[in-house]
Amino acid sequence: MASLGELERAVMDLLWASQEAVTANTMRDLLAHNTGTDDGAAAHPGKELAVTTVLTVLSRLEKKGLVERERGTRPHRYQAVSSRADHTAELMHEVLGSAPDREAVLARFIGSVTESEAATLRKLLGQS
Amino acid sequence: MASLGELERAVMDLLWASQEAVTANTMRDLLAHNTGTDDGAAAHPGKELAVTTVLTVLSRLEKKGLVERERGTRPHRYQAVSSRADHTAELMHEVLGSAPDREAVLARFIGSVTESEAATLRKLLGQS
DNA sequence: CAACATTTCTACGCTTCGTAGAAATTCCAA
DNA sequence: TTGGAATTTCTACGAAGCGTAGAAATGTTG
Repeated sequence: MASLGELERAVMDLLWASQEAVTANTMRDLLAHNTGTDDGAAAHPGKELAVTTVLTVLSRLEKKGLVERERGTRPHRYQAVSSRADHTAELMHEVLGSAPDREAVLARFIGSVTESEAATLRKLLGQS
Repeated sequence: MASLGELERAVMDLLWASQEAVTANTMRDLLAHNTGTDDGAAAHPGKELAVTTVLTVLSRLEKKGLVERERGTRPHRYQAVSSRADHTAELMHEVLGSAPDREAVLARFIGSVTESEAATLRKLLGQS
């Protein structure tokens, strides 16, 4: 149960972008001023969703374990459970984990990594 | 459009396991003798699906680009387009690709890789 | 308390997937 | 060649996930 819908992904992107926990209302506004495909030009308004829609999505994300909600404060505040990088790395491990031939997969994987990334990997694997 | 359903995955696993292209009927039989969770014990028969069911799934997999079909032979024959390792590596790249902070993701990623895999990676990244 | 804000419940339409019957097509044996 | 058998295509249905949001319940504040 890992994949996200389009709106769910947009919400997560915004949560990952803003360090602080946000309310459903704030999230609604953020979504309105974001086309997703962030081009430099003036993005069209990206229509205003109903707050209940945003709440539904946030609840679903909470159920999926991606979002954490502060129930204490009155307008509840939501934030991502883990950073985008952590989440993505986790996803990669999930994908890799389902394979019986992990090493073969890794071989193919690094076969198509940019040189700068390869360098990063070398550094990270360097000593040990 | 990358994720697979349960049956779709079972079919792909069998296609990946058998080098040769197989017919829908063969696939039906293979599915019948496979519980997925391959424990050593006598797996229960894994019910016989209708051939049309198998054909539907194979067609859907073909549409997704995961399966290739030989239309020449009369009982059409189906096979995986790419190896499981290739496919999985591709999936990993897909996951990684959607991240703006690729290097950060990679850092987290190799942070939780087994030592033997780390060794494999070092070897593969060795020269260059 | 009353009006307002916030959250929860319920629901509907769309898409995907498991599942397969019905219909169309193709092939082989007599 | 023709008719039954095998094969493929078409169509469909139910369940689940997601976008979407109204209605109802609940909490807040003046």
